[in-house]
Amino acid sequence: MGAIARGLEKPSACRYMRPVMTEHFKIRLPDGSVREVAPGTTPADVAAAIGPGLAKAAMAARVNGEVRDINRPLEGDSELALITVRDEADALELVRHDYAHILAEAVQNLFPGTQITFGPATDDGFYYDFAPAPGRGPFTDEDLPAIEEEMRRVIARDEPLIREVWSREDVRKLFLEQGESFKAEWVMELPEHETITMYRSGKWLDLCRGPHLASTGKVDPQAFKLTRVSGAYWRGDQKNAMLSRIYGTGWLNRKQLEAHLTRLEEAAKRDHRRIGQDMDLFHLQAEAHGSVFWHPAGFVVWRQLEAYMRRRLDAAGYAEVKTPQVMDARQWEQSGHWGKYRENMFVIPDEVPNTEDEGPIVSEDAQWMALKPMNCPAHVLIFRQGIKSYRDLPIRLAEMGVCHRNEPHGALHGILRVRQFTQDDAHIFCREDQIVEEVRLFLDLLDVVYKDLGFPDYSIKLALRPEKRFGSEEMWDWSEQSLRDAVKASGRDSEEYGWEELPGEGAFYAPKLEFHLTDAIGRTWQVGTIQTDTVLPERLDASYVAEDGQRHRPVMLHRAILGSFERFIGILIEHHAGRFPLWLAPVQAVVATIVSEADDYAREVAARLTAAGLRVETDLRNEKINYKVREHSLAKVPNLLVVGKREAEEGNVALRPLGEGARQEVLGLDEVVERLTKEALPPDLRGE
RNA sequence: GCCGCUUUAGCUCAGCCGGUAGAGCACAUCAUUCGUAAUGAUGGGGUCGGGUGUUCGAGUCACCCAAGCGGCACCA
Repeated sequence: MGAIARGLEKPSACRYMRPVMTEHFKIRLPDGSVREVAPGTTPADVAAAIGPGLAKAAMAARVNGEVRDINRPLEGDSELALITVRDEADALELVRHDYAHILAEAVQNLFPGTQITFGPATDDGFYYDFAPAPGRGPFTDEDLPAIEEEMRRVIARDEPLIREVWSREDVRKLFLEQGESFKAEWVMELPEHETITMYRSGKWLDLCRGPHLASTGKVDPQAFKLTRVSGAYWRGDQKNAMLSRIYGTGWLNRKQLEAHLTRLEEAAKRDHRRIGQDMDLFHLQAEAHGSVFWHPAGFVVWRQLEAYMRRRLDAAGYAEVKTPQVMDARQWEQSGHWGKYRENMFVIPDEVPNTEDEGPIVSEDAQWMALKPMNCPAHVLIFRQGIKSYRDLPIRLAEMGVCHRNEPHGALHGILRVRQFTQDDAHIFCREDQIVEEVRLFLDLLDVVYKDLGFPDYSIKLALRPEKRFGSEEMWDWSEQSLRDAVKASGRDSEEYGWEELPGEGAFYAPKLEFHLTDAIGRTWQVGTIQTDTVLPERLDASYVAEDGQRHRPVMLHRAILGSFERFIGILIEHHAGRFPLWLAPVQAVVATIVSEADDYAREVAARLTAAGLRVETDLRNEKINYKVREHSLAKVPNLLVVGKREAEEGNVALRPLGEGARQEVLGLDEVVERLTKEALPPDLRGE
């Protein structure tokens, strides 16, 4: 978009298609009132007729449900609602789109020869993708201040943003003349029936569907900030050219922008990588990049979580198994993973290298083995041992399975996306008529687990068949419907659960339900999943004997609740900002002394708590109590037990829970032991 | 994998135009026994991610590699 229309100051296309009509239109407003207006009337005119305040405040209009420019004439009888800053979602979308437009204009002003492509609004702002001018590399952070400045100049010029209807050919011609090959390519691919519009601000033109505010000066020059640059593929496809993307955050006013920047800072403080280091939970290093070194404190959290999951799975009728880490590559060929994911598998030769030989370590006829990237085939192999009757089903095989996937390096991210991870995996082998019930049982289990772990809010999505897939259309119709039915049967196909279907997002062998958690600061994380798979049982020849005495294929439900322990613990860290609930906390209490005379008593307190099963440390250092309080507070220890001379003499403990607003209480030792022991119970063991 | 950036003491970071490294915290030692978010003094510690090159001389310039960060693409 955004070519400067040299020699095309007066486009041949008329600006608006004004219907030839003399009769007045009926305009119905949100309050139910109806106004009659003459043809050519714009929403801005209507706003002005209602009152000067509204005329000033109106940013755009919702006409028959569609958001349109405030100055675009009404075309017939309409439902009209004027959009002001009070309609925050619409208003933000509009200003962000304007910021993107202004960004593109500013970049072309500063860097002639830069091609423009796309620039939409995002959740917190906007971006625009550019193809840098020949001979100039991608944009860098250092370019941003100058671009911001130019954007403010564009805003200050306050050029009207004028919508013009163009013909496809004229647009293409113009962009080709301007050397805008991306835009020229794009306009030819817009749907046949679509009205093609250009937006003009001064001399600058951009192919854009709109809508926009009335002029570039309608956005707040102090309410945006360019945040970063990045590469992005043209039209999101790896095979295409890499464009240079500039991101910004944009708001209605400066206050909102500042609040947003503060939120970002707060979110950064929760970063699991930072907290992981501060709390000495784990570390990562280049020698095993993408794999986690769990430190003692971090592994306490892991063990608590794992023990909790085991209890829940045991109670839900799962049988836990453990399967090989390395299997013959032929097994992965048969499952279909070799063909699709070989590049991302860790492959090793099944022969002992001859170290005395200087030649190649792996001979040409070596057999190949691979580290398991997933547990499913191994579980099918367990299922296949012995003959299974329909009476045995469902069989639920669970495994805390350690998997390896050689992920693209750019995908790795702290402990949230790693190359070695441990799934809370399970496969349910069942008959077709058991699916709905099994999925329902799973949904109930998952619901309890998420609530126990502090995530009462989660949403459910159904990922439908992808482009590249195994199995017949009938199979996909059937398995998608089975998941749909199951969610419906559980009553969770509602807005409360953010229920929606995602075309093309399924796995190559099965559709999947996805479960997305919402964390303490509103971010969402996909963790759990359940998939209805008939492909793998077929490929790996799993069968059971049915009532008719014949062999039948079981359906295999792949399911996970946490996804992986690594990722889930990362999410827990960010969700709680490191302040784990007591049952998960690495150290549950520190006994800190005020004077060394209390040392013996502090040891006694710690011993009592340890004997009661709590994770306790003592701090007998010769430091001021202020220092100790500060240090253990920063270390996010949930309970500080302060003992001085007084407590030692009276057999009491000053209990100081972590967190502002929490008051200190002086209690008897027995009472402290009893209270903390009770509070430290995992959620499934509380007799509530 | 792609684009950009980063990589200096355990941690966070400073080192301008190339002349053989500096702060705060942490750590150690000593003094202090002080009632709820940092007691003081002294001291030890790095050859600057790895490699190659340019140069009389490189943390500082160039190139290659690796990892990390922000995105894109990917995510069985």
